[in-house]
Amino acid sequence: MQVGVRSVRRPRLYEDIVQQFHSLIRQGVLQHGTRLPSERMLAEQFNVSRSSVREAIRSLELQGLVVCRRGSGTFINTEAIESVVAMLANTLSTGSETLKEIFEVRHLLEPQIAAVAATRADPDEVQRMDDILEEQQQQIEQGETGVDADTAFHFALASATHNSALVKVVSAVGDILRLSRDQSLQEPGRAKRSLASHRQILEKVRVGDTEAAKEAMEYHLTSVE
Amino acid sequence: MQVGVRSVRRPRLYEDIVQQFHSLIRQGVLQHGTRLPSERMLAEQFNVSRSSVREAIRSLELQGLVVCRRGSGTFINTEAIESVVAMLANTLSTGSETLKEIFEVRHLLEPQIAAVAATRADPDEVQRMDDILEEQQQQIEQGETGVDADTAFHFALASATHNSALVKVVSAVGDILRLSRDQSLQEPGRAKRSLASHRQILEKVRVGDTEAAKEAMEYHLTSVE
DNA sequence: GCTCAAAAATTGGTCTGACCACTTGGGGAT
DNA sequence: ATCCCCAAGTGGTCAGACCAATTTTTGAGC
Repeated sequence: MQVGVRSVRRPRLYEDIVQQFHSLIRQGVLQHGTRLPSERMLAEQFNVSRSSVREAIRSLELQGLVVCRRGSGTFINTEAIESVVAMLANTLSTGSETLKEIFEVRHLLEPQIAAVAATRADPDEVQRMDDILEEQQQQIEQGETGVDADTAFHFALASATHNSALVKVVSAVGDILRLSRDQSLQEPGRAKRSLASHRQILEKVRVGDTEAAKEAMEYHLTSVE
Repeated sequence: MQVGVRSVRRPRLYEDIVQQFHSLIRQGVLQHGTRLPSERMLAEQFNVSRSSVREAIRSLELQGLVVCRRGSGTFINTEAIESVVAMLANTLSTGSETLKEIFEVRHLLEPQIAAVAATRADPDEVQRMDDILEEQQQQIEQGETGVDADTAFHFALASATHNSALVKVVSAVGDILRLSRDQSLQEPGRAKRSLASHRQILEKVRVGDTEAAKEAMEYHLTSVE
């Protein structure tokens, strides 16, 4: 809890620049795909050295808000879920968390998510999940584990809550579990059973039965655990 | 879902350096508080320019693994929960999430956490929460909002699950809500009601009643919302 | 006019060396 | 022994250069 003396702090140029970009992105001035001026231009505009601009861009890149392409330019990337997830996953896995712990987080969250999704999912989203399960079935019939479709299903379900913060947390947790999920699905019968319980969950979501959706997800998680 | 062509990717010097530090930290070679060699030294050792070393350090700092002090040095910081939280909070709040969305995450998670805590909290942790609530009472009697004790209680409850991944997620979410929590607690009567429902939660945790703990937390969140 | 390959311009990535602001620690004056 | 001051060392910033990848322009050949 540190009785922090955070009075004066450290004022660093690049942090200020990062803040300005944050604002511009939030205001929608900088939209997805927009190309930033070159580092040399930015240095001139902000009246700082190119080094400081680069540190700011590095920071934005680590946060997934921009992507850099050598020889091409730096581009705004607000569809940053991937990188946010990668970063969270990185910091989580740097710690001492066991897979068991992370799975527990999922076990606490996802049934609730299924319940919320059951109340909010619109027909398009249900259709999307239908497609995903169809794909999962095809993958399984071809002898694959269908892990991608498996991941996609949980992601789509989180999206159906219409809560982007929720999507991010779920993505981060799910990303860490991807490897173990693949292993788990390789055991004979597992992949099919996973698909079956996915179908159950989706049916409950389709008819808007929150309690049943929650229970179906709990059963699903327990059975693949 | 991007059909990413992540084949060749971009090989950047600083990323390699970051990876090396990650390994050293994970292996325990670099422990909390250790001072790194100066940037000039590191540049020589890694046989790269100081710029690249700085970008690596910037990356580590953003991940909360080191702290930089001008004139003093750069230090390993594995007790990085604070900074991990700060970073997650930053990336979450950069997005379009409304407070409402983030509160919803909390609403889904914390009752479950209370339930788990009820099964796992040991006497020391219960005592710790007792102390926190005592402090909250004193703060309220002195006319303060007691927001710090409020935050500390939820943090301690998450800790009592003995699941560090859970603690991190809760911390991140709670950190974002700190401001709004302070406002909320300033309304007359709110602070006292919050304390009262905290006491209820703790009592259920103390006796190990999972269902009642969950319901008490749900009631608490609804009442302060 | 059109195609397409070579060349030029542009951009991010890296390097070098310099100066500034701040912290630390030791040596000299008291 | 105490205190003060300054020199050395550190991170923060700057300027200018070259490299490597990419894009754009150019121009030769058809």
